Amino acid sequence: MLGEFEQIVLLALIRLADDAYGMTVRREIAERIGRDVSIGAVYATLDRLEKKGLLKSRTGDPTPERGGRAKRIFVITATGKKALQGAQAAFDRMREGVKLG
Amino acid sequence: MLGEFEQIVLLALIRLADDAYGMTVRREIAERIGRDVSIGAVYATLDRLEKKGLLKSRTGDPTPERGGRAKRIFVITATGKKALQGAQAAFDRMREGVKLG
DNA sequence: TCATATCTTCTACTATGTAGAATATGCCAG
DNA sequence: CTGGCATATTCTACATAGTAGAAGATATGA
Repeated sequence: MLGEFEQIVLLALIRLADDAYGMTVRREIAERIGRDVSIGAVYATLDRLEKKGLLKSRTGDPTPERGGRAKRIFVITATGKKALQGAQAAFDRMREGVKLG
Repeated sequence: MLGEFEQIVLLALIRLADDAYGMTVRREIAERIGRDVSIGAVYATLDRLEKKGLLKSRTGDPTPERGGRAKRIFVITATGKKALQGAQAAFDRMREGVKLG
């Protein structure tokens, strides 16, 4: 089972495509849904998802033009997409026909 | 922030209307999304949500016709609905335009 | 070579989610 | 009127997910 934040992180990876790494994932979540999550939370989740095989990571460009440490780029795997699909389908079934407000 | 399971439980309450208590909440989740959760997990979540004011509970009918212990009936509060709405809106914004499969 | 910017790791902790045994309570058969 | 059965909730103990922010790594450019 995927937790809520795990789903959000996976969605961020898809959104960001090639440019998904710790800092951008965090920024994307903040901008999209106004949830200011700590950078530690992002990496913890990312690591967990990688351990489960739902995403994979590689070290980015070894000679970047900007300053600072090398990025660690994250990409969702096929398994990850399937898990995301499953979780959302379940959720949608639960929401079906429920009216709020 | 509402966790995923918390949202599922709140949705179950809305679905079940007057007939929402521990056992039916559990059954509803199992039937809807095939997630066989333990009864302890259901009550733990229910208690937590009540503490946060997102639902309230009362002891059901003191003279029930069937056998067994009295039910504890759960109803979502206005605050609970608002929280649910918020969580789902955030989620939808994150999902916006993302295609899986 | 050091101040600065960018990014990841680490440490410690709180909250959520999970399981199943224990307990409470009412009906009904005998 | 009591023991067996069915229905429900509570309790105990633990695993996983989520959180925060300090510390560490590494590249640029003055």
